Parts: sequence; C-alpha cells; structure tokens
Amino acid sequence: MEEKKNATVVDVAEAAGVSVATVSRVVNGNYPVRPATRARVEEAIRQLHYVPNVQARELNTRRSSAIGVVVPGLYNMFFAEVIGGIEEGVRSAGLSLLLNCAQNDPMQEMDCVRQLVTRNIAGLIIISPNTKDIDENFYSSIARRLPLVFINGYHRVPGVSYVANDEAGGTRKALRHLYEGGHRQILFLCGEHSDSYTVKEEAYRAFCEEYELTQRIVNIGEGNSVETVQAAEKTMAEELRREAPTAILCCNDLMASGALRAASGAGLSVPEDISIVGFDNVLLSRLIDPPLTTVDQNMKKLGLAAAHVLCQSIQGESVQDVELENTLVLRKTTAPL
Amino acid sequence: MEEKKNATVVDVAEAAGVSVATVSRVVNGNYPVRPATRARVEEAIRQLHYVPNVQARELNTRRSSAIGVVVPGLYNMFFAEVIGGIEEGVRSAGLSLLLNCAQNDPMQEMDCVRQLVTRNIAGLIIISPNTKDIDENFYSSIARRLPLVFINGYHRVPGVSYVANDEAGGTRKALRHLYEGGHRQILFLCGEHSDSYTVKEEAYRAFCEEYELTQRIVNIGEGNSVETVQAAEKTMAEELRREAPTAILCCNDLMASGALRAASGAGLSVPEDISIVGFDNVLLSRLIDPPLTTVDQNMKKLGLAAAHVLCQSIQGESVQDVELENTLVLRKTTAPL
DNA sequence: CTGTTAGCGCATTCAC
DNA sequence: GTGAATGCGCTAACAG
Repeated sequence: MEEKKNATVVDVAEAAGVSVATVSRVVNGNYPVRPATRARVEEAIRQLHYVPNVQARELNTRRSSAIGVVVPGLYNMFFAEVIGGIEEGVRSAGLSLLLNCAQNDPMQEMDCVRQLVTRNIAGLIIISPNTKDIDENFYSSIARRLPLVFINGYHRVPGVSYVANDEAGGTRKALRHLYEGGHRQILFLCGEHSDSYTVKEEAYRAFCEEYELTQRIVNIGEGNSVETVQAAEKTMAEELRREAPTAILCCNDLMASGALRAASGAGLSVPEDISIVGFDNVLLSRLIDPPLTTVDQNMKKLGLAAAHVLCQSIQGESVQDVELENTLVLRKTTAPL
Repeated sequence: MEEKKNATVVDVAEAAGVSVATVSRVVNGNYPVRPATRARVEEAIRQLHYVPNVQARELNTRRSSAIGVVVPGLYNMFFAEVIGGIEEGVRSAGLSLLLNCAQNDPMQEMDCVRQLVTRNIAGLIIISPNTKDIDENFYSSIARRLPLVFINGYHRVPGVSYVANDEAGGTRKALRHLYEGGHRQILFLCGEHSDSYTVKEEAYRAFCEEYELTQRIVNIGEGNSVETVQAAEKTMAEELRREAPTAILCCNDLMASGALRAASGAGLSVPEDISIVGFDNVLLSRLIDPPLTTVDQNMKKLGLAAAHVLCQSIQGESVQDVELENTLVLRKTTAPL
C-alpha cells in the first residue's frame, strides 16, 4: 500500500497562491471570498483531491460530528429498524453514527458507552438500556458530559432525554383485548436483562390484580439473541405440558414466534385453542403462520424521534421527552374463547 | 447544559506534579514509568475524570481508530447479521464502527462512502456494493486512499479486498437439488441494484443452458426493502396466474417468503405442487411455514472475516481474499416432482 | 525514568 | 477580502 500523503490546507494554499486562512474560508463558506480567488482555491482542491481532516477541525472547534448508538444486539429486527430510523435522521443532519452492540450484556453495555465517550462523541443514544443492572451513577455522570437519549428506557436518570413507547399502555391494550375475548388465564412470557420486560410485567401484574386474574409469569432468559425463538419454544412446551393457559402475552415477537411453535407442537391450534399476542410488530410477525396479533412499537418513528431530540440537544436547544402510543395490530393469533 | 470543560493532559500533569509526557506515557503504557509516579498520575486522572481526546491523538499520530461500514439497508436481516459479525470483530480490535445505510440507492452509496472518507476512517467495508451502477473509478480511487473490503461484491476493482460467499456455487447447488428432484421448469426470482443478483442470474443462465432448461427470469425491483415481501408476492401471483413453474429459486429469503405466500394464494401447496428455494438462511427462513429450504450465506462468518481482513490491511499486512462456501439447507419447501 | 519541545491540520482572531 | 500568527490536546523525539 503506497503512502500517498493526503493534501492539507497548506498544499492547497500554495497551489492556489493564497493563504491557508483563505482556503479554510472557501471550504467552510463562512466568510466572504472574492469569486476569482474562490475559483482558484476550488480548482486547487480538485487537483489535489483535498479532503479536510475532521480530527483537526474537531480538535480546533471542540465539536464532534459523530454520535454514538448502543444497542443490545441485532438479532431482533426491532433494533435494526430503530437504528434505520436513527441513521436516517442523523445523517441528514450531517452527523455520523458510531454503532456498538452490547451483546445483551449490561457489563458490555457500560464498556460500549465508555468507549464511545472516549471517542468524544457529540451525543449518545441507548436503545433499551439496562438500567436495572447498572450502577445508578453511571448514566447520570455520562449525561453530565454529553446529551444522552434513552429509547424505551424506564429508569429515570437526571439529565437524560427519553423517547419511548407507552409500553405499559400497549400491554394493557393487549390484555384488555384478550380479556374482552373472555380469556381469564393469561400467561405472561418475558425475558431478562431489559427494563422493557419489567415495565410490561408491572402492567401485567396491575391488570391481573384489577381484574382478579391469576398471575402466571414465565421467563425464558435472554430475549433478543439468535436462540430466543428456540428458548421460548422449549420453555413454553414445558409450560403447556404442565397446564395450558387460554392465552399468552409475549414481550416480543421473537418470543411469540417460539410460543406459537410450542403451541403447535403441543397439538393446540392457534387461535382456536389458545391465543397469542406478540410485541413489536417486526416484519417477521406478518410472515409467520398464522400472522401474529401484536403491539406495534413504531420502530422507525422511535429512531427518527431520538435522532431529532439528540440533534436539538446537541445544538443546545431545550428538548422535550417524547412518548409514542403503542397500538394493537389484530391479526390471526387471537380469538374470543 | 453546563459547559464543564473537560480536563486535559496539562491539567492532569499539574495535579500530579509531573510533565505532560509522563501523563501520556501512563495513559498509553508504552514507556516505563516509576510505579509511584504512575500511581500519582492515575489518581489525578480519576480525580479530574480525565478522558483522552481522540481527535487530538489521532491528529497527532495520523491514525484513525474508526472504520466505516456501508450497507444497503437494515430491513433484510442478512445485513444486520453481517454487521453483527463486523462489530464483534472490529470492537475486539479496539476500533469503532461508523455505520451508514445507503437505502438501496447507488447514489446514496457513493455519498455514504464520501462522507466516511471525509471522516478520515482507517478502513472501509462495503456490504453488497452496487458496482454495476457506480463509476468504475470511484472505488479504485477510494482504495488508493485506504483499505477497502467488499463483502459479496463481484466487480473486481484493483486494490480492493474481497470477502464473499461462492454465490454462483450456491446457486448451482440449489439448482442441482431441484433438477435432481425432477424439476425442469425452474423460475428465477431476483431484484435490481445488487451485483449479487447478477452473479446468481449468470449461474442460473449457465445452468439452464447446460441442462437445456427454459429460462424464466422475474425481477421484482427492490429486493431489500420493507416492501420486498409484498412486491415478491404480488409479482409472483401474476406470474403463477400466467403459468406456474414447478420450482422457484429466489435471490433472498425475503423474496422466497413472498413467493411462498403467492403460491398459497394461488392455491398451490408447497412443496407438493411447487418447490421454493431461498437464499441467505436468515432467522426468518426457519420461522415461516413451511420452513424454507435455502442457501446458507454465513453472515456472521462473513462479518468476522471482513473485520479480520480489514484490520490486517490497516496494520499494513498483506491480506488474502476469502471465499466461503454456500451450503444448501434442506427444509420443507422442496420435494421431488 | 522524566521533562521540554515541536508539530499534527485546521479555524480563528487580529492586522492590513 | 486577505494574510500572519496562535493554539486546540496530544504524542514522539530528544535531552537530560
């Protein structure tokens, strides 16, 4: 690999017969420059394939044009779709996106954040932060350094902005739908290491108490990995053998897909024998058979909103938290008893 | 937001009563420092919450610790899974990952690359580059500036490293499987704007000529978007109405999923009336009904390999292209005639 | 082992 | 409008 040293402002200045200051001015277009000289500089830039050095510029201006995004993993399309929204919003604002995957591990989540902060990013978005398993002060100290946005995060941390779905509300909608269909034995299927599960679980408990239903909560462990569907299927197969409920509410569509398979495996037909509701409304939910009744989580909107809030916050503007409504998407996995 | 000016080496040096050089040395651990002074410096770092400024360091060393990844989009899990592999490989090497989505658009693909190059990245990975629609010289001029790796790219560009599946081989395996099952009317379902489709199409044409089969190629347009499944379903519905083949080979699992739905919609049962083969082996392919026979594309391996090749290349080591074998995963959507 | 110093490439005063 | 000079925070010689 040949060491083609990149051209600098100095080279351009020499080639154009002007000073470095002038080059800087035409590059940034923030000060008046005589058209003739501007043309000369632009020509020199083209000749030399000059590309401004971001590190130097950012060192000088003490700004950064990159933001960080930390995500538990990419095996659940939920995250991919949210990232898609963030990327779109952020790139159109001229910022770049540094992506880190925490592999569903709170410790790695912290590592990712630290690595990102070291990179001197302008702001940070955490998708489904695992604040339960992370030291209280960790995120608040981060938020003191730079704008921080949580997507679907529930543990309130001072200085952090929140962009979220009303997941508790979504949970209630799903439960009410089942309840109105006559279901009284509703199993709640969740995973570990995500505040989202906790929020939904609390909504489930509250609903059960209000309507005097027996609570039955099953945890499959990791809820966003490659093995999630299998794990959900295996766990639910055992549960169904023990005693089948009339309905299952799942914390995401991956789990729901597993539950669906477990039901088929147990000889139960969906929705005749048992109803199943998912959460997220990822592409998958439309494609499995029967298509899944699920709670839509506005992934794209979530990403765009988070990008918007972060950009505002970076520009020093005051921002407001945003809460989107979850809507129940009725498909073919639920029916009245 | 309060302007807490970050501590610098100078601050740390003062606090610890040493020189900036010493601070730099304990931070980087590349020169011997007396334990006692090291302790003092580390204490000062902790007190001041000192975090080294990456821009300054990279400006000075003329290195960069970020790499870029350009991907057509995130709606096809293929890309998400490849990115997962890259992220893992790259982060363990201490590098950060800048992600850009080209929205399945060659022009945006070029824009993304330009934006990334401006950021002075250490290297660049392009997943499924759209070299057909991009100026010949574009990528070769990029490759002159920095290490460039194509994942599943087929247009040879000097200076670029290649990490790819043998997709032509995979296509042949799939076709042979169908042929041996007695299929003679095999429809080829592809999309546009991806060299991957072209490679597979050529393999299909060659196979058909060799075995004297009638060629039937259907293009659904965009093959990696949210609407891909629908588009495939719609297009195939029309095709099936016209004349049903005995088998369909699809360029990815999304299309295959759409084809499957079209078949059901047309009253054809799979695999009894018609066989369908996908490509990629994304999670989805296992979850739809019936589970899809497909060609595995080693997404995780692909990502890890690309990260490895890029890291080597960045360190100035010579690298070799890698080609992984596609394997046919037999599930329930194919059967002998 | 440790301190002093000279840039890295650029934006920005301040003169002219 | 334009040029000269300064410093952003850090690393890497070079001296001691």
